[in-house]
Amino acid sequence: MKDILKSALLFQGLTEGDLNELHRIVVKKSFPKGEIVFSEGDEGTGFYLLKSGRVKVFKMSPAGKEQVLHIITPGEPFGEVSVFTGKPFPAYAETIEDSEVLYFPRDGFIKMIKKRPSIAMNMLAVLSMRLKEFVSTIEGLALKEVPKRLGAYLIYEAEKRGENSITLDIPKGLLASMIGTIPETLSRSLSKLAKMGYIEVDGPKIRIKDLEGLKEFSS
Amino acid sequence: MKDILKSALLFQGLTEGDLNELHRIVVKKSFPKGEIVFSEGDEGTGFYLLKSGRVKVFKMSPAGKEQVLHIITPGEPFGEVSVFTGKPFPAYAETIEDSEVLYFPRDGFIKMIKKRPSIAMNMLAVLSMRLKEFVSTIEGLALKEVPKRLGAYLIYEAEKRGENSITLDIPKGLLASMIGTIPETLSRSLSKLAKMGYIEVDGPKIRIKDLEGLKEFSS
DNA sequence: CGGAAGATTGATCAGTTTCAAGCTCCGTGG
DNA sequence: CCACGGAGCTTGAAACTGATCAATCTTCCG
Repeated sequence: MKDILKSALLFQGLTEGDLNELHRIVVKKSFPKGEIVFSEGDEGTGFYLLKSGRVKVFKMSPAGKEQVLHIITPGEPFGEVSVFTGKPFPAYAETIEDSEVLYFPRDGFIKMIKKRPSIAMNMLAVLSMRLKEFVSTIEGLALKEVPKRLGAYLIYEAEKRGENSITLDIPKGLLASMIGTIPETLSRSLSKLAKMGYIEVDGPKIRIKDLEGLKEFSS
Repeated sequence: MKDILKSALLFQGLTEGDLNELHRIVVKKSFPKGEIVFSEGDEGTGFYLLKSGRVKVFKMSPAGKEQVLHIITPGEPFGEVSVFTGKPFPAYAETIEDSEVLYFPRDGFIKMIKKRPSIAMNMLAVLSMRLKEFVSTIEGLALKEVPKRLGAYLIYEAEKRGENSITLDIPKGLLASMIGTIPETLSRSLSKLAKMGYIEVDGPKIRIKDLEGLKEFSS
């Protein structure tokens, strides 16, 4: 279990001894796929770090439509905002695979920060990156149509993986809710990008045929 | 000038000596109304704290439509994200009134944080609140129509001011871009809320006639 | 092999933007 | 002091984008 602490961005720069200390305040929990980790409005008495599996953090409309804010991958923290605002969780978190999470109770964690301020610096970096992502999300939702948002997402994923071919590791319905739309519209948008010659779609495999063109289109 | 440091959330809990030290690393700048403080893509070598006036932080689409992310009021920091990600500013900042800002160069500020970790804790609180706001913004854009977003905004403002009557201190066009729409649609939405009996509009003065009803409608 | 969940396609509809015109308010200059 | 002009705001009609509803197709496990 200490490997995940050691490899997490949040705890870079800590000594072996610090990690042991952290290890002592942590509670490990396991969730099967499809389980709620916390709900919007729940009191936030600590935060989580994903050890294995995957977790979606999302908002839900009264009508039941979901907007995914973030897909958490191993090593990433989630639910941290409540620790620092003292307010309830502002969104839902649900596993989309069998997952193991580490729970950090607020008090122990705050004490640890006081002792090792570099954790605070790391946390500031994590929150800042998240803010930057949210800014992109807001920009997309407010200023761009679905095909452009989809294009931007594909470019982002392709560059992250360093390939021009993406194999979706999430259902398309989830991708739809990540870019703020519904499966039908996503399907149509994929066809549209394909018809325009930017991509090639084969089930969950998407190949970018014209990266420059797609960038131009999605900007 | 020290009063603004003393009253800023970010620097709560510091001693007089600490504030003096901060004071030494700060550069004061003045901007007339309508001036760009920084642009998207600019290298972020530090961040700003608003001393007086008001600043809008926004994204712009290629077509020129703006999405306001935040209206900064005195005492609030802006442009902090770049300090912790090391990346360029992800948005524009422009004064909407004659303004005075304090500029904190990154290096000096980082040194100060190391010396007084409570600044880091305060900064974490600030960023967390901002994340929470962004989550609401994303939720609104993705999940709600304009009249509901407008309703939610009005409720938020009314509760912040502790009154059921709001006098807009920004042009309606700016409000439109804050809730992710354009002036025409905002105008129609105000009429709609008025016709439904939730509010009463008289120029820049908006009175909430039925708070409960509006809350219900906007949820 | 059968069935359920996910994905696609078509037709329709609602909400929002766009384009265009008119209105109101207010500061400026004659 | 009043008329002018411009910015901001409002209103109407048309065009567009995306959501909804419904049907069909595919996939892939049990």
